Amino acid sequence: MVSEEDEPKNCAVCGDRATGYHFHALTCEGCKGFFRRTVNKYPGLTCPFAGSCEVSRAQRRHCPACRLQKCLAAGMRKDTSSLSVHPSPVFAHPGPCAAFAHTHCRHQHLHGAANRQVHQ
Amino acid sequence: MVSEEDEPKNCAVCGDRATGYHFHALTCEGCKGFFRRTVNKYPGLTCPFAGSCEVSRAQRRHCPACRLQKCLAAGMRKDTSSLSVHPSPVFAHPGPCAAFAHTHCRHQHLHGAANRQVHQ
DNA sequence: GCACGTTCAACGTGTTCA
DNA sequence: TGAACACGTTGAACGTGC
Repeated sequence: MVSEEDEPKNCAVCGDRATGYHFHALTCEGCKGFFRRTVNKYPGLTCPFAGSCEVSRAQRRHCPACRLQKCLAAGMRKDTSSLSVHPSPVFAHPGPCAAFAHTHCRHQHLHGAANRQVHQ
Repeated sequence: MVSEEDEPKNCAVCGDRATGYHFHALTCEGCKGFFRRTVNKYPGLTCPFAGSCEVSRAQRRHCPACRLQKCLAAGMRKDTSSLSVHPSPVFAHPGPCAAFAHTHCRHQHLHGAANRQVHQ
């Protein structure tokens, strides 16, 4: 039987293997990272061609504009609809604290990671 | 068909479906967990904006400060009178940064990413 | 049975490296 | 550019006490 694991696990943007829901869309790691970087840096990106470039696994690098377009078309969005842009979702202190923790912290990191099948 | 609309089963904080009374207010699971975590960890949380952020089901994650504010406004509180199970909560609330900084340790590269059984 | 605390997978974000 | 890692919050499921 064709199990459910390979069927609905395709990236909504390029068709690559999706790793989960990122920014409200089922996407791969590549499109997740691309969207995160691009949507802030180049919101007004325009396609030098017809604006209908193919966005497949192999072609996705060729036209960032159309890729971003398809990301948005797939429903990807930063969750900042009504509020102005939050620099960080939590305490708005992305700088010193994170840096400090990163440099000086040794976390035990004892995640049990038991098999717990939850439906979400 | 159950008349769900007549039942006032909405979270007093975010309007999501409430699961019962938690900390003296009718709230959802999310706000219950949020309040329990936050009221101990970051009692001095402040909103980086005007302090009047929307706290709805969709927006509740964006501003913990305003969410906590609304939790308190809804009447949520830790009842330490009869449930003083905690030996000593160790507050001192010097700010969220110190909470991380006082860990003061060294980074350790552990492969925390175990095989996670994604079942979705 | 309800309320509380705990657990942990899912997810967002920053960083690093090839 | 993208895979992997690090670290945090979130919230549903779960166990427990009253």
